[in-house]
Amino acid sequence: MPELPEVEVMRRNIEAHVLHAGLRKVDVLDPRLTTSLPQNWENAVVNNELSETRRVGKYLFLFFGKTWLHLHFGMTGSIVFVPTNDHLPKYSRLALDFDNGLRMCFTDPRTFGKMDVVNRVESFLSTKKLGRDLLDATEDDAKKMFVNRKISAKAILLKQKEVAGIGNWLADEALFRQKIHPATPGGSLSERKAQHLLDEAKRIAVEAIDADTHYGDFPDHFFVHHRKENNDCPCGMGKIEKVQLAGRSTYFCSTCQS
DNA sequence: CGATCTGTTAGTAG
DNA sequence: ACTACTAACAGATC
Repeated sequence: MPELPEVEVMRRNIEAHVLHAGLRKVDVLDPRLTTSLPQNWENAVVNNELSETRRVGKYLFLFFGKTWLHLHFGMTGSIVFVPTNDHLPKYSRLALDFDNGLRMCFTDPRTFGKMDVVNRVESFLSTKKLGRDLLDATEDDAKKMFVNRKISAKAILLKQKEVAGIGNWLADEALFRQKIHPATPGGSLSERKAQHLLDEAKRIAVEAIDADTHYGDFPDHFFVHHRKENNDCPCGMGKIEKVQLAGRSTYFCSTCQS
């Protein structure tokens, strides 16, 4: 489910299927998705071609000539392509019909996903106060986000206002690989350690994208393969423990991570 | 049946 | 004004 790597893979998949295709028809299948949109918002996108896509953190933007369609996938949102007259996939909330015979469906069983139309991506990002995308994060970002902070390193990694795109499994993965206990207060990490941590998160994101975010295809060294309570840690010395941090289940090995 | 889940945000308290 | 924590959103899965 959608953290930065998953959203990036969806973005690439969308480009592969419908970049420069014309949008012919919009079907809103779950009206809750569009309650806060302007009246007749469809007119701003229909009969235009999808000319550009962007992703910042977990947010996806599709440009239809006049305006951007913004999608956020929540916990269970996804994009599925089917032939235009095929059955809709289960949990479809929105369907976009393109003139190349493909229908792009936004599926979302838990319905935490969101959609909006925006004129400028930059103003959307500043309203949200979203941090820089993880893949573009700098050493300076790493220094600033952890320094003088009392909250846990895990909580800081999850803050989209610091760096955008890290979710629960990616945060656990980076902390495990850098041997940092997830509850470590951000401010007690050295500048160097903070930079290594953010750099690790970036590398993980790239590796996950390269594997098309199919977890089974992730390299063996990925912590995600062991990320379950009471599993043996690959270090051979400890068991994986589970705690709640920042309201999220957090898995780690207290032997490796201190 | 009850607990859990890879996200965000309104509300609350400090 | 900012920081940090919680509940809520909803349904499949174990």
